[in-house]
Amino acid sequence: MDAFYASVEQVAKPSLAGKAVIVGGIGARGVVATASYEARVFGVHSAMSIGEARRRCPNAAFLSPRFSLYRQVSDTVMELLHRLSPLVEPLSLDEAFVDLEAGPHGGTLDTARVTEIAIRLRADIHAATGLTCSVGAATSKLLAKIASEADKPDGLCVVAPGTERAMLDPLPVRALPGVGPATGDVLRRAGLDTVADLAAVDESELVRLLGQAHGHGLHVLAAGLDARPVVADRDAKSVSVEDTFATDLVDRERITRELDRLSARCVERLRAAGRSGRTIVLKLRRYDFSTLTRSETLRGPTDDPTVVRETIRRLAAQVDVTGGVRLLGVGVSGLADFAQQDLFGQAVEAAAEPVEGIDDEPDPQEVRPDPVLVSWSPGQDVVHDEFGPGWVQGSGVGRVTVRFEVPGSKPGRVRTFPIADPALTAADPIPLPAESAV
DNA sequence: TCTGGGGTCCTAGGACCC
DNA sequence: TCTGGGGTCCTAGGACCC
Repeated sequence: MDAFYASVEQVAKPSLAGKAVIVGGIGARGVVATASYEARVFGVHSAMSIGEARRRCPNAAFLSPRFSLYRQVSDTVMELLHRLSPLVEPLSLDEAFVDLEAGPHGGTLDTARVTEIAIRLRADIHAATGLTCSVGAATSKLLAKIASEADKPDGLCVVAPGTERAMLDPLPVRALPGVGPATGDVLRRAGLDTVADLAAVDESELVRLLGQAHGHGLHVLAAGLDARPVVADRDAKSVSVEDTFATDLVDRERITRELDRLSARCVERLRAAGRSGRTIVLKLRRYDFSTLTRSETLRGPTDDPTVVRETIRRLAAQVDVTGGVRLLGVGVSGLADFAQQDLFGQAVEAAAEPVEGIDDEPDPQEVRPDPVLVSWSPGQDVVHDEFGPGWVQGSGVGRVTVRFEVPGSKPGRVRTFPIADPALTAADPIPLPAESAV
């Protein structure tokens, strides 16, 4: 999907169509998750700090992400992909591989047929969501992925069999998945700039530069020999949650309290997935951005909130937090299916049971992390008793500004209210309008 | 207004076992 | 009494991806 989060917001909020939209963490330490193409013109891109994005594009709409809505839209798109093949491998909410050979069009695929299928798919996705996407089709995952990026946004690129080398050769090494900043530097220093350069060098040379696995993997990819299968329904191998705090935490008690909350959230997610895990991981980032993890592997898998919380407390007691802590995280890995560990009946019961320590949290005001002390976040859905549904455009100095529009409506009007106006309440996202039944 | 959050995979050293 | 050769598991860190 093209600029997925930002594009969803543009469709959901009619006044933002064609405008610069930046979705990300709107706190002191936020970064850009997605910038619309209108904002990218100003040099705004993913992972940039929100402060820098504001300097570059001050007139953009800055919005907090609404993941529940993105998940809904993602489900709609993935459902359309499943009509093409049972073998769909999602990489994230907005990207997936589809093995067309395994689907109903399997036996009949030539370049023309694949092009037709891709055109239909793009039209169906647009009709169902109002969004554009970029499709790449080829004889391997590597080439399909590269093709999907070749023509962005709103692109379609089908790599005819036999033309793979011509497509790959001129690309910079950084275009290959798995070649990031560090690997890119190593290769550049070795005089290897393009995929053709990589393909021309001995495998032993790449292994010497990058280690066994990476060296071998890149040698194979650069040669265009990618036989990796599309794998559907991969089980998650870990579950984790983390928070970056608006200001560094210095107080041990506060750190413990936040870790208790994170432990409870992590277990909640673990249980919702019907899983349990053996290894409990504490993550901590200090004031100077140095990051460490401490882990402990239990005798058997657990999804017990008390066990996770006490393990995390034990691990935290061993680390020096002098100078302050900007991020805390809690993770569980070494996952097992809960049902394999316990009787089926117990698993069902446990999944339905609310996680201990959530319901009886004291004073919700007090346990909130400071990033959300603002009661209204930009982009948030609200309903006003008199003016109906809308979204928060901004809030500050005791006031909140709301634009009253919904998906499919005309661009709406703006009104400002006192921040605690009782007529104004938070609401759930309204689904995107489907143009027609698909 | 320096640097999010959720993941995956790999490496390397030490413990431990046969 | 001067030192094997596997193998697996655990821990910590780092690169990378979206």
